[in-house]
Amino acid sequence: MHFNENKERAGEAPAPLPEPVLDLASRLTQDHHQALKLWLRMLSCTVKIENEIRGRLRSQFGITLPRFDLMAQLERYPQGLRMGELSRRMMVTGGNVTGITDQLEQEGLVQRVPDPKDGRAFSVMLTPAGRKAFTEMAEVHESWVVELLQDIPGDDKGQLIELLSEMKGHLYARNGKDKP
Amino acid sequence: MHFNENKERAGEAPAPLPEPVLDLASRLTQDHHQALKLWLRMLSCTVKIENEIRGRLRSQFGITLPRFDLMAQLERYPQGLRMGELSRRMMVTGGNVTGITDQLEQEGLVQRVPDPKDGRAFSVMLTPAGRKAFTEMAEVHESWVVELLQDIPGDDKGQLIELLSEMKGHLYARNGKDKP
DNA sequence: ATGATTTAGTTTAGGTTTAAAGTATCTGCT
DNA sequence: AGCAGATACTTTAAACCTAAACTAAATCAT
Repeated sequence: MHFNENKERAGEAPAPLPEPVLDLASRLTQDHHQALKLWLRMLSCTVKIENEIRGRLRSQFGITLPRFDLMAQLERYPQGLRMGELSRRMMVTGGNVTGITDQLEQEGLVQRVPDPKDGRAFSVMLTPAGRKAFTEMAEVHESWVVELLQDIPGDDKGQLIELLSEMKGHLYARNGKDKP
Repeated sequence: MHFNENKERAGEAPAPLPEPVLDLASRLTQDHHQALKLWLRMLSCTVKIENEIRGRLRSQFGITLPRFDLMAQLERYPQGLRMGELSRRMMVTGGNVTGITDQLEQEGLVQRVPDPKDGRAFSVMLTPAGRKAFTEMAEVHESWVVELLQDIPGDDKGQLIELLSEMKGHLYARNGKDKP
C-alpha cells in the first residue's frame, strides 16, 4: 500500500444506486493516495535533477553540490552572512555549515570575519577568489538547469512555479519555525 | 544573479515603439530565471518535507529515512528485490544500498536470499518482523504526508501530480540511463 | 551587578552518500 | 574449453549530514 505510484483502486462494495460521487471513505483514501503520489513524484524529480547537477559540478568544476550551494547563498550578500543564516537558508544543521565553511575557508574561497558587535558571531563572505570562481560556475550551472527543464513548456513551468510557491507557503505557515 | 528568487528585471534599453513582445535576449533571460526559479522552489519544498519526515520517523519510530525508504521499496515485492534494483529505485549508488541493507539485516528487518540462478546476486526481502514493523510505520507515515499537504486544494494537488509527471517523463527521456 | 537563560557557533558520534577501485560470477565468442 | 568483457555486489576513502552535547558570549530579570 505504500510508495506505490502505479496502483488503481480495486472494486469497492456495490452501491445501491449508480453513484457518481464517491463515499467518504473512498474520498479519504483517494486523498491519501493523491498526497503520497504527489510527494513521491516531486521527490523523484528533485533527486534526479540533483544527482545530475552534482555529477556535472564534480566533473566540470571539481566542486561538491553543498559547497556550491553555500557559495551561492553568499554571492547575494557581499557583506556576508552569519552561520545561523546560512544554516537556515540552506536548510541544514549548524554543524553541517561549520564543516562546509571550514573546507571552503581552507580552499581560500570564503572567509570568516568576526562580528565587532557580537563576540560569538561572524560573517562568512566570499573572498575575491571565491567570487570569481563562483561567477564562472554559476553561469554554467544555470544553463544546466535550463537544459534539464527545457522540454517543459513555458506555461507549465509558470504553473509549477505558482503551485510550488503555494505549497511552500503552506509548508512554512504550518510549522513555521524557520522561514524561507 | 544566482539563487535569487526575489528579483525582477531592471529597466532595459528604451524601445523605439511601445512593444508588448519581449526581444529575444529578454525572453531568454526570463526563461533562464524561470527554470532556475522553478528548480529552487521545488528543491526547497522537497527538503522541507524531507526534513520534517526524517525528524518524525526518528522521534516516533527510531528509524532513519533511508532505512524506511528501503523497506518501503521492499514492501511491494514479497519475492524480494536485487541490490541493483534497489539502487535504481532509490536513486542512490550501489555502495549505499549495501550499507543500508547491512544495517537492516543486522536488525533482523530484512534478509538477503541468494539467487539460485545467479551466484553473484541475491534477493533482499523483508523478514516477517520487518514487514510487521514497516506496516505499522507506513500508515502513520502516509498520514504525515497527507497532513503536510492538506492545505493544498485537491485540484492543485492533481495539477501538480500531472505537471510533475510530465517533468519526470522529460527528465527520464532526456538522459534515460536509469528508468523510473 | 549577578545569576539564569538564551543565542551563536563548534564538536562529537554515528549514519548516509558518493565515486572509484576491487572481487566474484556470468555470458558470449571462438 | 577458455578467455574477454559485462554484470552484481562490496569495499574504501572522503565528504556530507544529523542530533545532541558542549563552549562562550550576550541578554534579561531581578
